[in-house]
Amino acid sequence: MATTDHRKFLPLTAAKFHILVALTAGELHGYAIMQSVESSSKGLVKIGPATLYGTLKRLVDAGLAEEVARPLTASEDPRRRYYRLTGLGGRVCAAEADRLATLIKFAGANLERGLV
Amino acid sequence: MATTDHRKFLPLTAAKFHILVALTAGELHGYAIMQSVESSSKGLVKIGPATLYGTLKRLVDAGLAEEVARPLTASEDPRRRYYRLTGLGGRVCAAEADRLATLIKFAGANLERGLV
DNA sequence: TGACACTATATCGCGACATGATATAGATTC
DNA sequence: GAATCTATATCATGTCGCGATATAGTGTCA
Repeated sequence: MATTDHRKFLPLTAAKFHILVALTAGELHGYAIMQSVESSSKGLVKIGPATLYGTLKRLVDAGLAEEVARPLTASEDPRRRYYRLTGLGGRVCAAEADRLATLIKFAGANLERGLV
Repeated sequence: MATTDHRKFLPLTAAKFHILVALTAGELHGYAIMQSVESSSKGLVKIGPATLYGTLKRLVDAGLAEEVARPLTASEDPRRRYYRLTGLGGRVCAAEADRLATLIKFAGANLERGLV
């Protein structure tokens, strides 16, 4: 494989991971990402505009996400800019999810038999 | 309940979460935390001294971890300073693990039927 | 019709944070 | 006696998140 080693991107910051996870659902525009993060976390995590657009730019620069050229349909807000995961972005997201799953399992086993 | 709302600590930064998770295994000294993080992540995540002691201090200041007064046994390195989770620290750690588990499940379902 | 909320993107500036480098120092290994 | 390991600590730098603010069109409701 000549693919970039996705491990060097780990661990992801909370904002980066949230945005990548939101994009696993498909192509989304910025505002929809904000809503997705807020609703899928049941209001626990809110990403404001500065975090969203700043982080989104960093993800694009890093090659984890990319803007999608979209033919505008009449009904759609023309301001919208859509983004999607790149192949690398998908692999990084999956690797981070794996990494966290291992960590959670470790913590869960310890917390069960003991403190909490 | 008069307990502090643990949700306001979320989301945790990667370094904080790693250290808290390491401490779910019991009382540990700083150097052991470094080793625990490195070995439990299979070398993927390494926490250097600046990150460790800086973050540890922040965790203690926030009331999520505390230093343990330890009677020194003869065989033990007297430089060691031991830390453990506070009750609040345990709840925050569990809440963060829960939050991430939900996120991972969401991402996993999407990534399965699609890209990767 | 004027005030308010929602959609949508964008940037400034501050503070919090992670981290590489460096320092100290005793113990152990080769 | 040089290197490596154990163990803690701090400085300096740069990244990052995020509140606040701006712009602007659309919708709501009294």
